[in-house]
Amino acid sequence: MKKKGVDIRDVAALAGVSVGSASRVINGVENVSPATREKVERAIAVLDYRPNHAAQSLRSRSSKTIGCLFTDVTNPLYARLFRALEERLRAEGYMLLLANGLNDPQREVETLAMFGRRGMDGVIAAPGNERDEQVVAALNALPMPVVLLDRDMAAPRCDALLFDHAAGMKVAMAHLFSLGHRRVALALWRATSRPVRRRIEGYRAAYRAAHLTPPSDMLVQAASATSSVYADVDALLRRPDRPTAIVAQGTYTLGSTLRAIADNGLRIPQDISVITIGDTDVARDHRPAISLLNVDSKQVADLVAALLRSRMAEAPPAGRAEKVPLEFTDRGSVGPPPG
Amino acid sequence: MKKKGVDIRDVAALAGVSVGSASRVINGVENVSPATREKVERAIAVLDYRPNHAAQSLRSRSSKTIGCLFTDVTNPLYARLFRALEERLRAEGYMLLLANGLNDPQREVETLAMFGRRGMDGVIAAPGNERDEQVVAALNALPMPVVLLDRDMAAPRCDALLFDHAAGMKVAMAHLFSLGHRRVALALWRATSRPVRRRIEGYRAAYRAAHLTPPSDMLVQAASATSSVYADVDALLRRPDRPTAIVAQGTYTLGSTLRAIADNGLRIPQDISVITIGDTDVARDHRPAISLLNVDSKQVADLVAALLRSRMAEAPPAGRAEKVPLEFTDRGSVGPPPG
DNA sequence: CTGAAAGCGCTAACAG
DNA sequence: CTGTTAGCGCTTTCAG
Repeated sequence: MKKKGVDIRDVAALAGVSVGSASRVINGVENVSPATREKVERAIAVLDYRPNHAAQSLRSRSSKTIGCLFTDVTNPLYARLFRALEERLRAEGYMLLLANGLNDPQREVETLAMFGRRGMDGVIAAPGNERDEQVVAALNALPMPVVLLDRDMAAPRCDALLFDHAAGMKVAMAHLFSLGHRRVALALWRATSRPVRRRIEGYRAAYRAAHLTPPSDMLVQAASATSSVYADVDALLRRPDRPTAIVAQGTYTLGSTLRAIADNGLRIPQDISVITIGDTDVARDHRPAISLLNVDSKQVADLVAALLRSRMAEAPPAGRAEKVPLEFTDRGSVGPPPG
Repeated sequence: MKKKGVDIRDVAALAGVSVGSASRVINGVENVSPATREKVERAIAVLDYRPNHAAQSLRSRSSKTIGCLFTDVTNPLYARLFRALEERLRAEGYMLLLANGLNDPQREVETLAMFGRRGMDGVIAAPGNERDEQVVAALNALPMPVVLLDRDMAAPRCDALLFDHAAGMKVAMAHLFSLGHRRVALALWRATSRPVRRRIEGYRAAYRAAHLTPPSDMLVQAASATSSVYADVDALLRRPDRPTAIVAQGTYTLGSTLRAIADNGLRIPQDISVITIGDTDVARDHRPAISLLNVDSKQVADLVAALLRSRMAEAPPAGRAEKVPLEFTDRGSVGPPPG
């Protein structure tokens, strides 16, 4: 009695061909006569044969799997990126291993090592800390193509997909300036990560581009991604020369900013304009909905897939960096300054 | 020159033992002398040897991988569950393959088939449609342990972890009744999925338990998870016998409910009490924060892991079903009815 | 406790 | 175009 598995030899036997031929039709190789192909396909159907993936990987040295290391899927940005990446890569026959880094370098190092051992065909990573030496080393030690997501890291063997925060910020600021705003506040969290750094750069550059001096007292930084900026924004709003517009990133920063605005009796956009960064439920659900700056996940997925694919095909060129724009979407929370 | 891989034979050779012994220490098997163990460990360190996962899987018939099929990671509930599951299972050496079902049965069937072929050690699934025959068949065809997450499906070979929506709803309703509320509205989306069905059941049962007749005109159902219930809730609030409390599920339903309440000039909780289902940003960010009913992801992860583990160890008993409670958290959006 | 040997199921040369 | 034949790198009997 047949215990469990029907294997490729059973298929070949039933089809009356060699295992080599069976393998060829399974893998859709060209050089197969229609007759052979048909016989094998019939046998596969009759036996309900499913190839053993471990054996395929071992022999072909390709796992058809991509490893994803993100800071935290609970962050809507990563959840959406994951969904887009899955969509894109499953079309090419890949499945995705997902792991959360949770800003824990040791955990990230271990995860990357497992990706290595498990023979991922590619790795997509957004580690929490860009400067951690161990993480950088783990990344450089991976033998397969790696794409870094919006991180500036000293990993020459990796390609990178960078979000163009600075340019996006300049577009948003230019829009505000053109409406007449001069005092624009920026609220984000205190971090040294690329996204935050680049946004501050873009904010300052926008002022300079408009021949204005970047204000040094309109930058508010929360202690962490889940901290409030209520007190600081509130203080800003009580000043006689309060900002007429504010750019606030993420869920918690934006939430506390909106509360401070409401508590000061200010209306959006009549009294103050608001722009947020990233497509969050809080922004979409506010009335008026908050205008925003964000990347198109599908575009990100396409670019990441392209980077991975080209590395898998050719010999590794130098670590390339591709840029993806931040797009501005007006939803009605922006208007001219009051007065 | 050594092309690429250092394999277990290199390790055995350097250690001066047989590959069998090397394998034993790598797998932490008991019967190994300390001397042998040490020699092998040293060789592993010297050669920087990492076992080839595909070969291990092929030979040992265990991939140390769990497949997760969720409707959509973009839903914070699933994102949080995934994180908790990863946390729990990585401690036992597993990695997780994640796939979104997106309410597409064909996609779900394909994903489950791939999980089968890839020899997952276990599968955790929350398909979009509980009645789809193909999906049920695909689930029953899997040879490995499967845990269904909060789904009522005719899949006798699977275990299930069910969220006790009905009991949770009864607790919340009893709380409202005890404060004096009699007219409680329920806003959710139109769906035949288990969560929605059970919530409605619990809602009605709570009324009966309080010796009251469940009102038939206080149930509002959005067309989909991302539709608004604004108009219906607004109409309800304008009635002379408007509800004094409302239970609203999820991000969009809750968001539109809160807007309708605000637009009618009602204060929470003085004029109306609000309870939500599921821990969303919109609920946490509102002032007052909205009291809620939800499952503890860590508890879910522990129970799922236990179910999987017991199935992996013993011969499959009949498909078991474990229940996990919904917990009520008061955040200040509930009070006595007005008047 | 350890070594030798037999494959796990499949693909990739290589001859024909 | 097809069959034969080696292994991929590892775990697991089975003897000793």
